[in-house]
Amino acid sequence: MQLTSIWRIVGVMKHALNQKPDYEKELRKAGVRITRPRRIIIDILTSTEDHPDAMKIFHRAIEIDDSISLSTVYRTMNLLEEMGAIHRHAFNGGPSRFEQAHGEHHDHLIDIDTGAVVEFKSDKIEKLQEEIAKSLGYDIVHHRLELYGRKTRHSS
Amino acid sequence: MQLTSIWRIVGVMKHALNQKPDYEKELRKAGVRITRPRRIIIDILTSTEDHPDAMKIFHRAIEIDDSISLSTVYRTMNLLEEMGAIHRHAFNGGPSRFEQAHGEHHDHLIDIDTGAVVEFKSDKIEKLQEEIAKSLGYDIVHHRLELYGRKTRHSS
DNA sequence: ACGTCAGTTGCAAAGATTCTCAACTGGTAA
DNA sequence: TTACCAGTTGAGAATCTTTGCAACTGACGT
Repeated sequence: MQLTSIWRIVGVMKHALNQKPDYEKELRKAGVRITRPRRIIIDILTSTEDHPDAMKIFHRAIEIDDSISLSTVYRTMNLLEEMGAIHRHAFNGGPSRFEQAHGEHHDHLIDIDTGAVVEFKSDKIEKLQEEIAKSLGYDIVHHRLELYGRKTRHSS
Repeated sequence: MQLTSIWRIVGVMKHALNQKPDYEKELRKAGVRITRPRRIIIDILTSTEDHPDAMKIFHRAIEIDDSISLSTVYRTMNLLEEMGAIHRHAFNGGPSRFEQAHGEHHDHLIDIDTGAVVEFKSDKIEKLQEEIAKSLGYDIVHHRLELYGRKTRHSS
């Protein structure tokens, strides 16, 4: 078998390579202050396996420090998203949910029936994106690719 | 010249081919009812060049029929988005803004400095997406690809 | 044309997210 | 270590978006 897979599932590796990236250093380098609320929120994000929404993160946060406000959670999520440290998902009207972007970039396939998220990565697609952007006179800073799908129904 | 371009700009054609697609027929075919509010909202979207937010659409709508409610605007935007008839853009926190998806599907390149949006389409990427989804056991219902970039700085 | 009924609507209320602003606090330089 | 100040925070108001529900209305069959 000598096939170059055009994608590979990244999600399943999540647990395996449990290498929490050092966000603090990264952020500080980018000129962002590491405050107590931010440290707590980042910790919550790096130590969870699910995709919590702002309210859930808020509740987990006030268990550690009950002075943290919901505004700060929202502000921090926006900050981290811009920094590329987390990804935001918005399913059918519901509140946005977040997940850390464990180091490597990846794209998402969202099950429109269950909201389940499969992470994958395709170097071919990334390369095509680069080409397109270049032809248009742009450098890509970051991108978002989300496939919304439904489990294939095997003709029953 | 015999190159198969992997993409083409769709946005610049916007004005040229001023062919309002027949959304009513499309929607009806998809089992969606064409009600008075929906007809009015669709008319507003197909006859504007800008990217209005829900409130702006609402105001334009009640000038035609002052019984239309804001909820209906939002509901209709969600409906049309799911149908792929419009695109939603959310710039830095502000309210979502919409634009019609002049018939053909296309992706977006967003200038992170100016907010300008270039529309493009790549059949190759679409094809790769199909393949990936299939391998994962899914059928794609719709997708979103957004490249965020910055104008290439020519070494000056 | 007419009745039927699931899909839609308007309204009000709830939920989600951003904003304003005075008080506070990391990081830096002396 | 201390003082300083731009960046950050908490609290609550403001804004944006979704929802629940009773009334309404397209689309289809007769």
